[in-house]
Amino acid sequence: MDNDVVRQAPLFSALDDEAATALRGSMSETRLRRGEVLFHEGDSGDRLYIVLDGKVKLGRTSSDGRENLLAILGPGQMFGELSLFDPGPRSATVTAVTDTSFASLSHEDLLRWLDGRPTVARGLLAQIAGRLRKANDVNADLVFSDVPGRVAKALLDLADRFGRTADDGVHVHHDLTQEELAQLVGASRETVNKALADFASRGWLRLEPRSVVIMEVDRLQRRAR
Amino acid sequence: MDNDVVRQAPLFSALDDEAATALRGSMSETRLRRGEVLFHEGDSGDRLYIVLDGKVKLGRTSSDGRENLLAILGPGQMFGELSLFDPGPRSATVTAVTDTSFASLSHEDLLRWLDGRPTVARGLLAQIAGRLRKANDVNADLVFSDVPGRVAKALLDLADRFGRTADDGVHVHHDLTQEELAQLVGASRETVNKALADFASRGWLRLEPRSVVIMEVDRLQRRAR
DNA sequence: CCTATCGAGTGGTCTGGGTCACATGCAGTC
DNA sequence: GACTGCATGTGACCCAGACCACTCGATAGG
Repeated sequence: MDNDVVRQAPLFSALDDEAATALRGSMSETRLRRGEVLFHEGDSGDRLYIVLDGKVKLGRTSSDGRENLLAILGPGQMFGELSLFDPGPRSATVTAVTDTSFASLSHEDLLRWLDGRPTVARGLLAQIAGRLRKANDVNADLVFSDVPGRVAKALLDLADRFGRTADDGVHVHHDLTQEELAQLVGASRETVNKALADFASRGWLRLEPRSVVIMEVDRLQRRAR
Repeated sequence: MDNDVVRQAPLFSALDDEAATALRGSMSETRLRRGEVLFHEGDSGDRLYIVLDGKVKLGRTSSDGRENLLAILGPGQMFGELSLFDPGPRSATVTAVTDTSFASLSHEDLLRWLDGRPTVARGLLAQIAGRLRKANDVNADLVFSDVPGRVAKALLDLADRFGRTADDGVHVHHDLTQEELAQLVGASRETVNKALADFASRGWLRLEPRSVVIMEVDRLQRRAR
């Protein structure tokens, strides 16, 4: 298993070598191919996962069948914590957006682990608190921003986490269809498409299949706020 | 200080008498009158608060001055955890909705406290995880539900936490103006007013100043989903 | 190579709900 | 009691964005 990526997870960044080795022992590895589902909303389960490689989407389905995405997670990010500490069924469906591999840890192992290591426990708290803060931000955006603004913000967030800067701009291979991007910002596919087309026509970015090249980051930033 | 209410907070429910007494020693008490602000979004601060009596609103202001409310909190509920674990300025403004009293604890004291008590740490985690889950639910509602639906859901939530069942229905003294209720569900005051008027005309509830009497809970529930 | 399928791109229509503009109904306070 | 604000009702108007109906490529099976 890729020890480095586990260490890179904010949660475990403070581990010394001994601890990292011990941790690796109790973790197991899983792989999924694009489109496969790790678990469904409503399933029971109490494993914590860390993305080693690839990308996943966390999604929910409303009673009438429409979907929305809570987050896109990449290497080093974890999920599944909700069912750990707020006992209950899984609150979202996790689907691989690209071929993906995970490390996972059972609730039990994690708790045993946490006991002697207050630093890690604090890290976990920080992680979840950060997520909560972000969820609150998304709420505010849904109320205050229009669709183009939310699209701009989503692109900048993806660029931050998955972007590679080149001389012609920031290349962001988000691996999402426009449909998925629309679900992420809470809008229809058509409206998102039009927003993207508008940005492209202004020369702020270039559209490529499942990726974009952002050429004018500051313009997008201004549009996002 | 009101020891019972502190104990009643989910966070500290598992404390034995010795621990509760020790805790009380490091907590201090604050009072606010309706409309007064405890702290503003952007302030620095690292105290954790627990509402002893009364109600507060957690709100944010967008760049163009409009407001939205993240939550209404009553006795036994805590806030301020975000700035504790995700270091940074306060992410919301806290305002008293009624005359309110709080117990508070400094970051330092809390951490010292947590160290020897993994149970409490786990409780804290559970608390924040629950909040995160709720924030995600709100997100989904903003995307999928219409305003009347969100109003219905908000009323049911308030009824759950502040309602008193009488023979003519559930009396909910939410203490909110319709303006505040509107900010809570992310809609305009006028639209919320019309939704309420509609519910009232159907006989589902009765409107009273700063409170409602819900007469047909199940109708509202159906409208909320 | 020929279809099916799926993603992307675009115009046209319709509506939920925001904004504006009022009216009414109250507390306080002078 | 008259005057000033704040909270609450309600209609008229308008627009962002959902929904619908297509077209056009690209990829994939047969």
